[in-house]
Formats: sequence, C-alpha cells, structure tokens
Amino acid sequence: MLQSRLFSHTQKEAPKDDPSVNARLLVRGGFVDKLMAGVWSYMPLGWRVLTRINHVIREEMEAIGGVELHMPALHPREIWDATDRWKVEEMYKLKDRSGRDIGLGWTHEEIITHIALSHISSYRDLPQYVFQIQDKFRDEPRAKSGVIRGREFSMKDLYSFHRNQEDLDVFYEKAKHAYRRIFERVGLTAYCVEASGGAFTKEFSHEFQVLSDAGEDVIVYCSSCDFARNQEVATDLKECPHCHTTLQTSKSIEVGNIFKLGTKFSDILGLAYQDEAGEKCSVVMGSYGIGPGRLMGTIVEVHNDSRGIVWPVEVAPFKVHIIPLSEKGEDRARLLYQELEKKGVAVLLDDRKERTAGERFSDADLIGIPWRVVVSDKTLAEEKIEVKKRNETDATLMDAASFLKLVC
RNA sequence: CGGAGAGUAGUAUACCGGCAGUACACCUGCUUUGGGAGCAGGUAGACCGGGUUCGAUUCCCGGCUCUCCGACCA
Repeated sequence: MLQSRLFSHTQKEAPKDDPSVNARLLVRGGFVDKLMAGVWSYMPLGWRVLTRINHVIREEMEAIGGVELHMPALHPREIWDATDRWKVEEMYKLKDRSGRDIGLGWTHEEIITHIALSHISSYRDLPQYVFQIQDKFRDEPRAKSGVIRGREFSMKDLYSFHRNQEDLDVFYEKAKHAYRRIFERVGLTAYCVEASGGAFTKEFSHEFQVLSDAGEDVIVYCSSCDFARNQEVATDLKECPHCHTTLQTSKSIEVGNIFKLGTKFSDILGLAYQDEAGEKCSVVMGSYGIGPGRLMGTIVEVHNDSRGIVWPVEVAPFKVHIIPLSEKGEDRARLLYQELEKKGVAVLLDDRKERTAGERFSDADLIGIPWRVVVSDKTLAEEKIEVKKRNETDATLMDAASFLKLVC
C-alpha cells in the first residue's frame, strides 16, 4: 500500500486526553481515533492490525473445530428477562419508536442458547462449537487505558455445547491450548490464571493474563512452573502449591477468559437433547472470550520503545516499510514495492512528497513495521538497499534479491 | 457512582477583565535532502448556558465533555 493512501497522519505530540501508552502510540501513529470515552475508530493502519489478530484467532478456533457465525447486537428485552439479566447495569438499554425495550449485546449466552433451541435436540447434534467476532457494548462506569477498557469493543466469543461434563472438560482443555497458541503467535506471554468461576460453577474459570502495569488485575504467579492465580481468589497464598516456590505478584491485563457454564443457561432456557435411550438431558455449555482490540492495546503496551511501536511480525500492519530518500531512490523503491506485492508480501511504500529523511525515519519507527528498507543514492551507488529490523539497531546493505529471499 | 483535576486552532501550549500569541501539522513559493531542515508568506482557535461588568476567553454559578484515584468489571 502507498503511505499517501493511508488516510491518517502521524502526530508528533500525543493528545493529552489519554495518557496510557497504548493510546499515545496508537493515536500518534494514526492507528486509532477516539470518538468518546471508551469508543474508538480503527483507522486503516489499526484495522489492518486488528484483521491480522482476528486471522490468528480464526485459525486457532477453527483448528479446534470452531465454526464462525455472526449474531446481532440488537436484542429484544424478553430474551434477557428469561435469565433475569435485563437488570444488568452494564447493558445499554434503549427503546425503539414503538416503545419496545431493546438491549445492546454485551455478551451472547442468551442469544446463542436461544438459537441452539431450534438446532440442537438430539445427541447426534452434539458437540458443537460456534464463535463470532463482533462488537460488544458495555456501559462501563469508567472507560480507561486507551483501547484496553472500552464501552464498545470487539470480542471473539466461542460457545461450546456438549452431552455431558466430561465432554466439556476435554474440549475446555483443547480451548485452553488454542488460547495459549493465540497469545504466543501474537507475541504475548500470557499466564493461564485460575480465577473465580462466578455464579456458574464451583470450579475455577481461567483468565489469560499478560503482565503489565497498564493492567487492572493483580495475579500471583510462580516463576518456576506455570501456576498462576488471580489475587481475588488467592488469599494468603504465599508459595506455589505445585513446586513450593515463593510466588510473585504483578499487575496484569486480562486478554482472554474461558469458563464452564455447565447447564445454567440450558436449564433456564430449556436447551435439552434426547440421548440414545430417548432420555431428555440438559446440554452442557462452555464459553470462551478474547478481546482482539484489547489484545492490540496490550501488544503495544508490551512491545514499544522510546521511538514508537515494535509490532511482532504476525500482527504487524505491513511486513516491510520502504523508504526512498531521493528521486532515483524512489524509482528503485517502486520496483521493489511491485516485486514484493507480486509475491504477496504486505508492503508499505513511503510515497509522500517532500519529506525529510528524519521525518520518514521517525514515522517508520513510530508505526513500527518489522522490516525497514531504505533506498537512496548512497545505497544505489553500491547497487544495494539498506535493510533494518525495527527491533534491532544495525542496518545491513544487501542486494534486492537477497532481501526478497529473506522476507518471502 | 464517590473524590480530584482539566477544557484556548487538527495537535501541544502561552498570556490576559480591553485587537488571543507561539510551536508542530496544513497551504503557496524558494532553498534543503541519511534522523521530525531553513527562509518568506498564508489558512485555522476560547465547550455550552447563565451571572457580575461599560466590556468576560479570563471572575462567579450551573451543565456537558475528557482524564486520574477509588468503587465496579462473565
């Protein structure tokens, strides 16, 4: 893509109305734009990142059998009355022109269970795993920390339907591993943390937490094994119950959570199936969430330096950023740009007119694309291009063919 | 929802009870071209409502918005 087509501009100064690291860098780089507290637009650059994150999530959900669907955000009151959750304060409530009560979706257990009523009736229909990536609306008392805690935010929610608890338990472990892979692929070290199971179960649920001062949670975790627990449910726990190492404490960002719903929703809403013997049984459910927008904010919180964002390759908006520094350089840069596009490499060409080298470099550092290629009279004199990785300080001169081999 | 702070141009800021200034960005021209370059010219601004006052962006009151701390957070 041509940088002149990006729509957004970079900013030298961060707006003072949001001091979090992710907001400062994402706004300055032109990735996002704040409309009101907790409500963000994703500009072309930011949307590309979100799309890449969603791609990783889709792959991993599909790898464990998940099938994507899409549910509405506009919900009739009746469906929430059934579970007595219309009273939940986080739900945005409005009336349509006929005076009917409408809620904006802040989660979809009720909706998916309602849908399942007409599609699941036999043991032959089970198990099922469906997910969506969709915007949720929550009337948070206080939005904060840039894109990390919003009032409208994207969420991947997967719901699983099972014959019995054992089947849920097996899938739950699979989902846990899929989550681990997702966070690893997007460049995050996430602890799988034991947390309150809430009203639905006596068991722990699991949250995926990334250590960061920008987080709102506090976890205790073990530095020698993978034990971790939310401080809310870790009262007086001083040493690891597995290996007796002294536990560490840290603030952290909750980037995902999974929990076993059991038969709570199916019992209330009457979701049952008949088994081989014709016996009616409650469907056992699980629910699995990840916030892709929050993930993006968390990646920025973790991967940045004094110059800007340092995107992990898997979620970077582009893989290569080409910067020409002269007219001749621009001609050569365009050729390289075309070669890379032809090979399917996501590439951004700084085609902006009359920019100084310093300005281009600063913007490149801010935007944080993994590979930076400079084409100038200096490099052309040696028939080379200059290649530098965003997370390294030294640049290398090489010929274009070697670079193509490196990134394709 | 409790407590605190802040609202001046696209962004960051200054001053002031009496013509609102600067930097960056943006536009024009010239120069410059390996780390936000220079010169000249230009476009663009006081959150809303009320009060005090000859006069309010400035002082007072109310509202709205944003941020922070707390509460909340399937």
